[in-house]
Amino acid sequence: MRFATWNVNSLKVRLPRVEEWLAEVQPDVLCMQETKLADDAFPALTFQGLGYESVHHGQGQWNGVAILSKVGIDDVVANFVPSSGDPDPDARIISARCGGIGFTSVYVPNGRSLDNDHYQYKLRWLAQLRRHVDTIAAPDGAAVVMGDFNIAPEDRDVYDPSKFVGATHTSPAERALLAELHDWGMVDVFRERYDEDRLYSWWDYRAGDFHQGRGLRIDLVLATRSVADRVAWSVIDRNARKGTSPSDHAPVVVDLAESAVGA
DNA sequence: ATGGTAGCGCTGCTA
Repeated sequence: MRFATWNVNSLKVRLPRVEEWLAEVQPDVLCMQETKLADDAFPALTFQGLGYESVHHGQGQWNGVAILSKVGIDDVVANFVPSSGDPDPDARIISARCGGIGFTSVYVPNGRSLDNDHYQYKLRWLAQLRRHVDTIAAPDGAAVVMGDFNIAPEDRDVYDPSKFVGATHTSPAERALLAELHDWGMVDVFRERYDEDRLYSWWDYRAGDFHQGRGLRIDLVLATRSVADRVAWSVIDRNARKGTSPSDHAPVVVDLAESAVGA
């Protein structure tokens, strides 16, 4: 099985590139973020024509998350599960079971700045994400939580950590909340496979940051141990950040080896 | 140099 996550930064603008990318990479499951579409504007029929079932949780203008699947979609949960707390007023999370694995597509709040109310919302959101995951998955089960976390887990995931002192994306509080997901049983499957720095998934559109190599690794694939143990290959597809009208994020792709019988 | 670009939608916010 091949699965991927991609913050497309407006599916309305990016649909041609997403279609082209799906044809080339052919993932079985794709989690998208920042579709910036209302549900009734989501191009489900276009994806159906490419062989994908889809579910979308959107609000229009901002946010919006989706899951595409060639291996079935059921047990869909849009927004946080009720038992985790109050529903999120933003469309930032959707979960579904595809091909025997529970997938969650997340668009974690940016935070804006450490003194902004939106940063407190980000911290509360991450705490609720853990409760959500604990409700719909188990550490010894098969689950994947992937998307735009807006957190660089370590300084090696940042092109110049000194520029992020006192800023969001690297603060101890948000990193600690990410670590709680790891403590629960979620493995950063890309980092488990590659130890190098300079492996980024997002680059600011401004100032030629992509071409200057000034990026962050904030698009993460977290998986339970049983899934992580099946990872055969993974890549951040930098080619998707090139060319005409790219998203500011690159997709992260993961291949699983065929599981043993009964696994 | 405290800059720069992109998307949404029409003024300035969000990232």
